[in-house]
Amino acid sequence: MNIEKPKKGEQAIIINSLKLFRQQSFHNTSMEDIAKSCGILKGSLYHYFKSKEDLMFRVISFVHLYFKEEVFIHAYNDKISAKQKLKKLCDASELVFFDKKTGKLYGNIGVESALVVPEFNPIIREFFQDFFNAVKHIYKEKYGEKIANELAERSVAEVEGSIMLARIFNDKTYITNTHKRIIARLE
Amino acid sequence: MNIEKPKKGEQAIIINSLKLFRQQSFHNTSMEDIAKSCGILKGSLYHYFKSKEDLMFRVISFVHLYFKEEVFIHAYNDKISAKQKLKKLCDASELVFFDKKTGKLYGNIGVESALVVPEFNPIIREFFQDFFNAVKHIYKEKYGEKIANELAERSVAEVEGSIMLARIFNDKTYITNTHKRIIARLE
Amino acid sequence: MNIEKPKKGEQAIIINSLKLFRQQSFHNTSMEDIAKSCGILKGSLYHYFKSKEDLMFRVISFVHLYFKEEVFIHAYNDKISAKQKLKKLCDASELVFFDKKTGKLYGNIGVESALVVPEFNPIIREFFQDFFNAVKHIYKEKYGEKIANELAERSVAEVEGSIMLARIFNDKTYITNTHKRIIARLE
Amino acid sequence: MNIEKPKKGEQAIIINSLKLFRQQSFHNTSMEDIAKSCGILKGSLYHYFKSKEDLMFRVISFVHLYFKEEVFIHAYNDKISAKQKLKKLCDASELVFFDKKTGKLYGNIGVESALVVPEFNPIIREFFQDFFNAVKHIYKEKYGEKIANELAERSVAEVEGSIMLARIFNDKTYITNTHKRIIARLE
DNA sequence: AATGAATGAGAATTCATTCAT
DNA sequence: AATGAATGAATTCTCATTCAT
Repeated sequence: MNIEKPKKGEQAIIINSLKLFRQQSFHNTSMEDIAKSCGILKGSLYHYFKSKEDLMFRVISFVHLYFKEEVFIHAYNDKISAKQKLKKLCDASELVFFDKKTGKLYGNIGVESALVVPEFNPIIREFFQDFFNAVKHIYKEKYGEKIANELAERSVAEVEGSIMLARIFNDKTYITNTHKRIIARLE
Repeated sequence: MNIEKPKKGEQAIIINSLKLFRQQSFHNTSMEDIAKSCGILKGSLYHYFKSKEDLMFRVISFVHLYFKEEVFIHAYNDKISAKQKLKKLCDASELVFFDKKTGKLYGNIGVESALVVPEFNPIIREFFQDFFNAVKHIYKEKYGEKIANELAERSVAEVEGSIMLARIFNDKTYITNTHKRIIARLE
Repeated sequence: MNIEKPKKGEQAIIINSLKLFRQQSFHNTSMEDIAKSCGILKGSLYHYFKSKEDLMFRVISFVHLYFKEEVFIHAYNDKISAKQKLKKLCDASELVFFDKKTGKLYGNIGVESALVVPEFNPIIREFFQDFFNAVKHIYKEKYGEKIANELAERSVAEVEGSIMLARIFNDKTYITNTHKRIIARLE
Repeated sequence: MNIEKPKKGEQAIIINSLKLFRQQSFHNTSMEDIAKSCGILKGSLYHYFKSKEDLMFRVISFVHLYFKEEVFIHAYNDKISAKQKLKKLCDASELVFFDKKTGKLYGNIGVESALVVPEFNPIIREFFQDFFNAVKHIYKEKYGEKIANELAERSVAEVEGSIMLARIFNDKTYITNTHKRIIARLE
């Protein structure tokens, strides 16, 4: 799994890169763009990351870690009901894809990058594995192994599809509607 | 809507480009690659298309037209049952994303490009509108307007999400399972 | 062996590169330098050569071809004596390493590059094989197989060593003295 | 002449650099490579050497000193015969160019660098002067001034040429054969 | 002495596009 | 319609060097 917390100087670069990658995608963001947004020079980036791809790996890992600690974690909070768990998970997730300040909708850079750079496939699979496990864990409170499994798979697909549609139609209700539906499956 | 059938010389280029874009994505396919695969020179491409983006538009339009004529059309075939319609629609769709000869899984280049090149957004919206309309039309045989609407939205999201997962996990059962589920909604 | 004559547009680039590589060595000559000396832009070089290394290969091949046609060839001219052959071979060779106009001494770029870029090793071996064969062919007029072989090996080593010393001491007499000696071996 | 023994901390850097320069050449060895091989940081190198070139100077000086103390010195050992002197000199020299442990053949980094970085010319001339003097000193036991002079020049050229050929053909017999020959000149 | 972050100049390479022929 | 040479701007990456701490 190997998800380390980024060190001090790197952190700033990773966060700035994340912003740019989300706004402009991997291919449309140059190392120069990133350097500029960090207030350093292009060459200095290579002090921390050995290549643009390496940097992207760290960015995806960072997002993964964030999801583990801030989103998926709600699935394992045994003090609340299954429905509350899923609700919290969805709410936390919405915070990521919808920027309340700017009103902008962001995509799942991990997915979008993996579709275009096959090297990112393995790392994004881990993300989905964790996502799937969290959702399944919640459904298992109400359903048996098999149904929970199927519901989780279906929910993950639906959520990802709706993030895509939300981006394309610039309409976040695709996501919120989907979230409502997958929560309703616990009733 | 403005979907024209590509003319003779263009057609070959569009089809070759489609292949390459699906295998390597828009950004990883150069005009040189395309020219080579057509047996012509880079410069000659500009005889037919005024830019790489223009070419991509034509490719997406071509795919859109194909879906209209070969996939979505099944929704409007009044000689068969709703279930049969959806079944045929899904089967035809699977042919596109799964290459039986090579065993390779392809993505929806329209979507994947739109996520990365915002200019492609409007054209890909039209595609989804048609997709959504076809599915909704089928569900309306069994459900009322509102439910059909919701089911269609949900189904489109789920299908797109599962295409993504299928690509990332290189496992086409994500798609076939989803297809089974959305067909089952007619029972 | 695969030594082709360079085509029209390439030829100019190859010859200009040869000049620069000889004056400044492979590593100290940039693609920009080469482009400038050809009156074209850096990027245009890649129309003809897929990399700097590829260009260097063509340059070494060009030199190899030159040596075959203008230097080693004298060894196989059956109308003159062995001594005359070797004399002509040496004279032709001196023309390459000593630029009468500028008074400059050049090295064997093939050798110098091969010592620094291992990829050039195979091609420079071919050069030496031809050099060795030519010299041996001459010595065989006077000596038996074994002696001719040994004399050729020794002569090639001595010539190359003296080219090096000539460069380092900027004194072409190292080369001319060596040439005299290897010719004297035919007396 | 100015050949000082390197001080404590420097010594380690010089020796590590020597290894790298021999394996990868001057241009293909970065200050980072050197620092890493010494277990220190790039910046720290500048504590000892004011530039990469300066470091290379020290490396060449170090090699020069080694040759004086361990190789050329045999020429002046008056307790053994001329032939034994040359034999010892050659044997000691072979130890440098042929690494018995790894089986690798190394070049004369001084020469190879001088061919590519003219600034190293003066220092490498000193090396050759000493080499030449040692060989000449030996030949003078058997020959007069003039012949000894010529034989020494020839021998040095032949040795250097054969080191080159040995490197290019990865065959140390070029060197050993040459050594045999120059020793035989004392018979 | 040593660190490690940053510099800044420059390198090779890519690529969509243009255009005279 | 097609060629093929050339453009020019951008991009990733390298690396010797500096310097505050």
